[in-house]
Amino acid sequence: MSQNITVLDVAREAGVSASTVSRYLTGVTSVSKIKQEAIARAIELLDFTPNVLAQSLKSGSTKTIGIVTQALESPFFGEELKGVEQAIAGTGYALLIVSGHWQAREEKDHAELLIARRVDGIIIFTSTASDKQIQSLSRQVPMVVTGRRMDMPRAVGLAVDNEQAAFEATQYLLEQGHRRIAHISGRVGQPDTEARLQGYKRALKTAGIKPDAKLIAGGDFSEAGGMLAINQLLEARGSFTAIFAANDQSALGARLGLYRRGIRVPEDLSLIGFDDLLLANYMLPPLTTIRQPTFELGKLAGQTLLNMLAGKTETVVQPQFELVVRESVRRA
Amino acid sequence: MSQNITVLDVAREAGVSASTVSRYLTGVTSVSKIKQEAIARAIELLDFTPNVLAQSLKSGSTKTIGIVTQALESPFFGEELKGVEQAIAGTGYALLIVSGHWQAREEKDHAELLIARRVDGIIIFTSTASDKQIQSLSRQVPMVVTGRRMDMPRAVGLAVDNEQAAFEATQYLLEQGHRRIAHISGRVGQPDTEARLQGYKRALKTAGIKPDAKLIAGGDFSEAGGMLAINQLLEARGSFTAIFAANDQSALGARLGLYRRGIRVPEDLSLIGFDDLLLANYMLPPLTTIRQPTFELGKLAGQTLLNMLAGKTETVVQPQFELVVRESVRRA
DNA sequence: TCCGAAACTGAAAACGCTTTCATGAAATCG
DNA sequence: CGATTTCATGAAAGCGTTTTCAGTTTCGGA
Repeated sequence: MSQNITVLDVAREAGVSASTVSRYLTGVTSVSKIKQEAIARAIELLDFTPNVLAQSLKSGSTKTIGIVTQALESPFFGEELKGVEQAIAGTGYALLIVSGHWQAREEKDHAELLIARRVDGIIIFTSTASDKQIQSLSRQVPMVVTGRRMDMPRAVGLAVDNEQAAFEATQYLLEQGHRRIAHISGRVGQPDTEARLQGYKRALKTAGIKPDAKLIAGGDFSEAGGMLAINQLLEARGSFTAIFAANDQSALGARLGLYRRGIRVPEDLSLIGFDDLLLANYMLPPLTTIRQPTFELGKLAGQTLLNMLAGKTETVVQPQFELVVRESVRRA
Repeated sequence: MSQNITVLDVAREAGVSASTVSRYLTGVTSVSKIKQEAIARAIELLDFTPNVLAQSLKSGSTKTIGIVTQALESPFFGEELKGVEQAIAGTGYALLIVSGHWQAREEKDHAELLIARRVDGIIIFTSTASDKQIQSLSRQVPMVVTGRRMDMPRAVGLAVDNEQAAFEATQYLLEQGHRRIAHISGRVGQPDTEARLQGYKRALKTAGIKPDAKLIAGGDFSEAGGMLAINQLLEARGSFTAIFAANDQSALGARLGLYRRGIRVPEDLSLIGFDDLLLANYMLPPLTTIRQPTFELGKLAGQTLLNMLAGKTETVVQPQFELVVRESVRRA
């Protein structure tokens, strides 16, 4: 374990001053050929790496982006994370990642922790905070949030049009002749949960069908929640021929609940999800779902933040959803 | 956007010296009641947060743990990540996360990037590097790797006994009367892939069965790989009544491949996985598998590293696997 | 041959904190 | 009551960089 070697050691070894070494490193001013070589040799010899902390202290920028996710183990957020990772690849930025565990309080505390660590910007996946709170945080550091739309100088929100997407999912079921359509909703209080519920209702109303409270079960975006919702739905004894689940994970849970009761998909019941996780492809049968470009969403979030940090003010493009027809829906 | 307020501003406001403010913050020496209050008031008034960079520069410790995962979107690594997160919760440490994308080269580069950022320690999930390389890195910073076993002062490896686990998985199939058992292997070159393959073979040999190359298909721990492996297995025209997949994700892919061909599980074919991901529970039918305590593995990795950083040298306890019987295996 | 511009360089200050070091005041002790 | 600890504090040094500032050379042009 060599002690820390500094720019001063290099300078001594190369027979120049520390300033010159620094200039060599940053490349901001020209350094004579002969000294360049001496410095390069010294760096090589001493195996010197500049201390990023000192650099950051001086420059004020840590080249670090803070990420607040809600669940580190979630395949959905994982995909978003991967998108951000790709966006920042090769830029010298790194990711400091924390989880809010779907708790507004924890999300806020952890975001502030990121700020205390002087991250250059923050991305929040599906924030549980209000627009106001996000705006308030954005006074300290530029922010990007996913799962809702928003467009302010220092705080932008990126999301598909959840309401419209849910509308089209429900409408697709209606087009297939379903009239009694149940909904497994998302985590209560989240804007996207609410938007999807509204889209579902609007589609029904547009088709002249009155939404039935017995056909709406509370979920929480999790597999277990989806399974519980099936119980709730069946116990309420409202008959239905199709289910629109607020996300694929709920759909997966629901699928098991149905399997347990011997209800076949799609022969007895049609099922449609939301997100298009990788696993939607591997469900039995493969799940028809609304594709949310999750990876691209993360990538877009990363790029948008990078732009903000670079002072570029390009207009944000919002991601688009898409219906992916597989095999879990059948004509009624 | 207030300019940076420093300990000196606080000192001025409170009518004390910067040293005293620092002492108040660190609590290392006693400060008189009266000044404590004055400082507290000043901090409140100015909304002061100490600059972590300056602290780190001084102390040499960043209170940051670097994590190298192989795939940010993986449910397996996600669960491990969650474990680490829990282990460090409340300790003041934060996580700098990078991905090696299963590339030895990239893993090494990114690990060095973490070192350059002066992380206090590194955890690698399922490292693609050799023991030697890990040992070499550990000279610069304490390391914990998962997915293999290892016990050195500054580098410890944490894993279930993969060979024995695979042995028992295969043996379970044998006990159920299966004689022709196929194997979908993991990513080539990984130590755990190799260990699981060896355990599979040993179980067969112990039962007096000669391993058959036609019954071993190459996978890569992914869903797509599992599906491809099914094609490979069926095209090789070796008959078999059960499959041992190197992980649950492969099993999920295999399950879809079988579904496509109208092969029922477990009626026509038994299937056993490895890991016990959440989704194993939600497969149709729920998957019998070897449970690897993934979350605990991450947690253990976090705790072990924390111990190393604190200079405690407790003997490492290795995690244990367990057979979880669900519904994907039937007597032959 | 002289002059201003350009190229190159070192000393020193600054980033914001912690930690000796030194010192005066207060508390303890025989 | 005088001598010794202990307590509380400020000044200053230091963590490892980058960035003025202030030259010194070097060079092209007149």
